[in-house]
Amino acid sequence: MDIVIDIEDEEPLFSQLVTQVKAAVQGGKVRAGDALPSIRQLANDLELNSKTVAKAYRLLERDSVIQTRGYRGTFVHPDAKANSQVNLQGWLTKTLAETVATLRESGLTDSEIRIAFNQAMNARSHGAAKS
Amino acid sequence: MDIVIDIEDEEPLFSQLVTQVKAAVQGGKVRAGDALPSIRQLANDLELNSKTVAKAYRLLERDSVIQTRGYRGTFVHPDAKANSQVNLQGWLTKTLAETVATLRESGLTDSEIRIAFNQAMNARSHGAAKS
DNA sequence: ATATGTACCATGCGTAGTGATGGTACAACG
DNA sequence: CGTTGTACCATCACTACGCATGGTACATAT
Repeated sequence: MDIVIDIEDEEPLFSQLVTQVKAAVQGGKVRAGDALPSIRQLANDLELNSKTVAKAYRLLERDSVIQTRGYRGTFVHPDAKANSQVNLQGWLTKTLAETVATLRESGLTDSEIRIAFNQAMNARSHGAAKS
Repeated sequence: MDIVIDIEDEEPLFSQLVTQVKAAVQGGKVRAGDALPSIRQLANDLELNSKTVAKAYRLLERDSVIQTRGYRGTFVHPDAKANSQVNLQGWLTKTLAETVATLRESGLTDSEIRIAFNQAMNARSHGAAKS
């Protein structure tokens, strides 16, 4: 895995990392079960903050591209190749684009939509804390 | 129509105006066809900026609570009473709450959702500009 | 002339979110 | 002990947006 981070790039650093790991998986450069460098190790190599790398790893694990085995390190997920192609982001974009379009068509102002969106985001009400 | 604006109130000034006009309509204090004070007039009376009043009027007209007859002034819409009860805002809130809930359930981060939302808002692509 | 709604230009202030940085600490493995 | 992932604390710069303000100008009606 040759990961190259470009600070000049407008794409956020953690995002570049995510993208490149997924690319490495899809390109067959790393395979299921392969060990990945530790967070601190990679942070050191790339001259990044460990929190930045951790953020990338967190996202990669959420997408089931990698697997963190606690104290044993991080490995490529068994279904990494398939999962790295899942376009969660694409679905996100599409969903929101449609919703926004619908709202706009009703005559609602962008301001109003933004405010309501922020309210929806700040309103705790998902499956988090419950008895 | 006795409109009272409270600068201390956390509710935005233009919003207070909108609310109170709708209340006046629903309370029967003003009726269809009644003339409303001009933007500048009202701005002067309430010691508000004319742009602030104009903003309120713009929203009220969008909701078909009032009607601007160009140079002749502003009047209460024929269906003002009914239209002032339409809860566009409520629908907005509900729609976005549902959408956000769905997205969150998929594991998406609030950050990701916010970013995608902003992209959706900044992406011009509805039925607006066309040749 | 005066007043109407509206459009454009602009500013300031406050808030909030993102990205990235840093330090410290923990439990559990080798 | 050293390392693992992770969680908590914190800071800073940058950007974007909302609200409200101000000025100027326009075509059109009375």
